[in-house]
Amino acid sequence: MARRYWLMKSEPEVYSIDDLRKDGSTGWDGVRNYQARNFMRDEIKIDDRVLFYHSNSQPPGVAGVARVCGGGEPDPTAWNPKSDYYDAQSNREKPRWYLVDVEFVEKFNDLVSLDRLKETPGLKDMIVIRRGSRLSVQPVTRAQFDIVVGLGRGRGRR
DNA sequence: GCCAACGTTGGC
DNA sequence: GCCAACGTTGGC
Repeated sequence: MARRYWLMKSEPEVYSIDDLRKDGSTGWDGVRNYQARNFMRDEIKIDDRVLFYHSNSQPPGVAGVARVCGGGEPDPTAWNPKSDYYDAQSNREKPRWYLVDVEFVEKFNDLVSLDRLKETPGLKDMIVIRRGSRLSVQPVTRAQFDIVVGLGRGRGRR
């Protein structure tokens, strides 16, 4: 199976690319959206690559790259009444929510801002730049991934 | 902090 | 199965 590419959103106030670099890897928990859940349960595989997107930040944009290092397990925070992500409807027999594990690969020299994504011709079909797009785990094409990584590393600066 | 856009819930 | 009400996301 060919490697696939994804974009995952996190609020840096909650969990940033720097937190991932410090931790090395993390379980991408707390996703409570069925479409995103389905990607993590069924589609995202070990060694896939992830654009780490900072949402609700100034400015929002892609901060770096992660690699999928574990896949498709139930999200245990759904079972923890103390967790912000607790969901009484989920249990060990019939888990409702799933996560994948991701590990740090790189932090970009330059955050690739949402504005930059929007003005880059090859990226105009990215889901994240669509107005009102709230999907926190979404597929990107290899071409889109490569362009964003190039921008983030500072190649092709204006 | 505001609010538009979106997803989910629940009454019918 | 429709759809209004509600809560959340996330850019600004």
